Amino acid sequence: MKLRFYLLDVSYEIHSGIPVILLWAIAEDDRRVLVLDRGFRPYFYAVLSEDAGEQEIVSRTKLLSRGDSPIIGVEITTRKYYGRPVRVAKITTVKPEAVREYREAVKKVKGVVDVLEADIRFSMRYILDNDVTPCQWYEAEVEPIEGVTGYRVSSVYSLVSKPRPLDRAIPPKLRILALDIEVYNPRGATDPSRDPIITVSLANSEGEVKMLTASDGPVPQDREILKEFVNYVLAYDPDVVVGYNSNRYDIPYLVERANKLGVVLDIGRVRGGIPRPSVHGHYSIPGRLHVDLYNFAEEIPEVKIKSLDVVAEYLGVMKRVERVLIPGHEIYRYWDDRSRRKILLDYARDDVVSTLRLSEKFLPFAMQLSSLTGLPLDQVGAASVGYRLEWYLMRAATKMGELIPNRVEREYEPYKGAIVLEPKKGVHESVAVLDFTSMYPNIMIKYNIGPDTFVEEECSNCYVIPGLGYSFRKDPPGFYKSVLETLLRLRKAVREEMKKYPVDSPEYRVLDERQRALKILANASYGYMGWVGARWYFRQGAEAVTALGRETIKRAVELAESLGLEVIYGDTDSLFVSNKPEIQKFVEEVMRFLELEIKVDKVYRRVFFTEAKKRYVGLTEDGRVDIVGFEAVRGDWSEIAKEVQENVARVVLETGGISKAVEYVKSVVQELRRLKVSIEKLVIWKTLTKSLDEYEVSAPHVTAAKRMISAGFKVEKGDKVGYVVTKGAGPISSRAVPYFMARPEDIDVDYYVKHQVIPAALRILEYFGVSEKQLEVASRAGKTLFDFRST
DNA sequence: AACCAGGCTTC
DNA sequence: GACGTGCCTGGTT
Repeated sequence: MKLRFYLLDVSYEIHSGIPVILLWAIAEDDRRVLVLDRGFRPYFYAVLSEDAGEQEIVSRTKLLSRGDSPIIGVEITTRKYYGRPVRVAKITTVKPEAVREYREAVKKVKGVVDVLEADIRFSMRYILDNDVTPCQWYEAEVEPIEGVTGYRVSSVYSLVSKPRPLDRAIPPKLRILALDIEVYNPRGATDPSRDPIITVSLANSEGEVKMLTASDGPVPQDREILKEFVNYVLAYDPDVVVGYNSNRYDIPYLVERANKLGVVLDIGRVRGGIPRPSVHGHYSIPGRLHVDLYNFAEEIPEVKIKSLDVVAEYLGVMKRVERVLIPGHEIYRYWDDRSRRKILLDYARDDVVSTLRLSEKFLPFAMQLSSLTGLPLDQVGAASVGYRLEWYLMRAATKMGELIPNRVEREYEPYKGAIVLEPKKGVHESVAVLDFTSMYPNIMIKYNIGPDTFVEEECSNCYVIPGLGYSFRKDPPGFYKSVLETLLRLRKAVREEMKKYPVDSPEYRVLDERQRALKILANASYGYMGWVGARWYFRQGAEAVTALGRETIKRAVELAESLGLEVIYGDTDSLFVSNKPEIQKFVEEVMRFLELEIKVDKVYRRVFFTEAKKRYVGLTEDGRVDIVGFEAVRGDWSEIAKEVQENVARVVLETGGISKAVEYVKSVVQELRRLKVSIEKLVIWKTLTKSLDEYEVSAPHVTAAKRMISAGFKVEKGDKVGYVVTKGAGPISSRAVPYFMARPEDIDVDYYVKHQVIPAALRILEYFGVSEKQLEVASRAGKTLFDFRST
């Protein structure tokens, strides 16, 4: 019979010594089904030397066969490796684990120069070879299998024909379950062997919210809610389980807590399927897709603090003022004080509802990324940008008959990057910002850059890279060029397709997420090539790309100037030029002479530069103030300093003068000296980029973090530490205190005046001749931030 | 003055 | 569970 299904995930099991591929899917009629493929076997390649005696290698390799996973095939064939044909032996066995052992033995066989593709997980091997990717519709010939137990699905089928992709964009309606736990934390950091769970909050995509709350006792009694949780999951049977930071917190905590209390956390679609640690720091739930939405929040640079409430507000999912917020370290108090328990539950409810709504924002993109890269939906978020692209490349290589290079440890070698032009300082009127579109991918295409096109000897039909002398042959197209052309062509096609649908239609949304995913993959290609951990690492290639980028910008500057356009600034692939009619001609000439596309991205009514690179403020045509690079947009400056700088920038851009700005800064300094500024505006946030004991210097945020630890809080690598500077003698680090542990009267106001507010303001005002003294002198009293804003 | 650390930039 | 380099700044040593 024919089955049409939407593929959710691919996994494998060993049944009576034989590997079976499990295709977890939703059938067209909405049943959750499992399709088994018993015909797939693990294999790897041995690359043969040119003079190898092929038949001898076959027989020697066969002799290595042993045990319950014999070598069942040694096939001599031809593949391409970095574009060149090579003879290989494809060695097939039975059990995926056996590949590792045979790999070592085969390496030693005479005539074998290399062993390839022996480090690819079996389920991914299936995805690569059969060109099936999760999050797509397929059609296949199947046969129902009766009497299969152990799987929580409507039907189990056996695959008869290879799945064929269907041209359907819209996924079926997934059952999504959001989960969030609150833990009793009187000692700050929580420990599953000690601290009970207060509530497991659940919200599903059918609109149901369920709060499983511990029963009363000296501490919360949570054994029953763990059982209820298991029952709930099994009854609702979600396809996707989402959480926020659930890879690092909720899921492992539930698992360990259940372990401790003797509850079996059997929540998978496989009977006995307990969540377990998987790749990329991800926790997997067998047969379901566990997606940690925090991974996607991490990719929003505009949001500095990635707490759930802030991210939910940023994405318009839940306003912070309309929800209950509790400081994390006080949760246990809301349990201890019975009258406040309801507040805690409301807080937990708001969290889990936000999480569910966030999934609506993130999952459509994640699904497109999954279907393009082949990484299952539950792993694609946890995988870094480099791995995502690498999976796409591995799929492309397999389709092209190209062997996948091994992951090897290499020494890091730095190389020169992009060029940043010296800005012309001062205020400029009417400036256009032009960007080369996808500059690096297009350079890689134009010059056919890659490891397989690199030519070391004398070469007549090559591109020679200025300044480096590297040569890349013009044809045939290399691996990167072919892949990038496909990516860009696909993206163009998707964008064309989008035009057929109304902007608010589901089709439009799906296609829009798809073109975004394609763009992200294309843009990652240069950085990937220069990454030492990449399978297709090629330093000379990355070096050539940046060299050509610098050359391109320089030539564009010459073109602009020859047309009478003043170039004010430029960085990597952008140019700031006077906004004049000649721009049209400039764009055409860049296209004609440089064969790359450049476009006007935006126009500033006014833009202001100091002598610093990578820093400017601009007034857009619709009256917004763009701040780039300055303290105002950085996460490691206090709110008060950022606010002052932003307002100063606005006044300077809007009025062209500074007198009002100076008055305003003075007023803020006075407010500060009188301690009329709330402590929240004084917090300085910094990230711990390594674990505390690895620091060799006593930076302020490090000492603040140590103070948190002694107070019983958990602070780890990657956490953001918020501190304030308090009064006293000695270096700042000795006076940095976690913001929630400081009293207002302890604040070192002078520090905030001299090292935050005034430097931030001067960064802009200094150019106009304002000095520190002018801002410090006490002026007429009473002018506040509020007064300023209302004028 | 040299260093370490962190953050933003190109997108 | 590492995509790149360039630039700027503060704080410590």
